[in-house]
Amino acid sequence: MARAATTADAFNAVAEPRRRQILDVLRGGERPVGDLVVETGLAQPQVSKHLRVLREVGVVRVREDGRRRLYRVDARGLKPIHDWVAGYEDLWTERFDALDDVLDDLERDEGADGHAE
Amino acid sequence: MARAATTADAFNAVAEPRRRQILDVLRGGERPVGDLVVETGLAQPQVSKHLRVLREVGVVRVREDGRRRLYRVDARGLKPIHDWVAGYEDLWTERFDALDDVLDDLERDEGADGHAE
DNA sequence: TTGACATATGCCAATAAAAGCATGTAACGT
DNA sequence: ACGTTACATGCTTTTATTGGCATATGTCAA
Repeated sequence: MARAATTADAFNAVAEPRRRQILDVLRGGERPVGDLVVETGLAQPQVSKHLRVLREVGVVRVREDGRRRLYRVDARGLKPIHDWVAGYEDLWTERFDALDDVLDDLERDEGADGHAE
Repeated sequence: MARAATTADAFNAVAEPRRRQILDVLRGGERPVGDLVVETGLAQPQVSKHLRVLREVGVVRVREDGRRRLYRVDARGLKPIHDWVAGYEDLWTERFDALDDVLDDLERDEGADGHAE
């Protein structure tokens, strides 16, 4: 089977760098599609499609303004992600780093097995 | 072009529900692959492949223990995600909710355009 | 050394995501 | 009414990802 549908949840929606790019622009406040096209350098149809995905998972909202559509972030849609990573916060906030260093040594003998293929 | 590579960054790695599932098990501490197979109900090769992706983006570490390989979470790999969402925290932590409600009304007239297609 | 156990990899088929480009739809100006 | 602006949608092609299954690699035990 192929990958899970992009529109499934916020995790997938945000996995796309361009969508994060769009969201980062929208952090500055409500913007029409045209602005997003200019600021991201993407083609207009692609921006619209990405916005659709973001809308379907609930991380952005639209508002009609004449012939323009003003998009804005709805951070509530990002909360699932926030909550999920928050569950791992203590694993780096606390003193697990000391243990990490020890384990790094043991792991060291794996040679070129690391994370950079 | 197709989608960005899964192994590109933590965002993509974590977009896969099964990989989140694996990570959630690993939150309980170091575990050999066999345990993960049992606890996730996935096939062993798939678990190994997912672990490889997670390793390559740096969210898990391996340690050799005889013929087993003990995996554990390296939360530092999740930090980029944490930091990114944190940038949107104020958008739901503060009193933007009031504004949201107002905008919800304006948006209402879009009819069946919402995020649930 | 031979075989069982633990894990990683390779290959295949199926799926769908994303870009590109054309086109549809709706609102504004004149 | 007409053309233009603003945005969304449809279709096609390319490419990556995923599961399934077989198999390679490495380790332990007898």
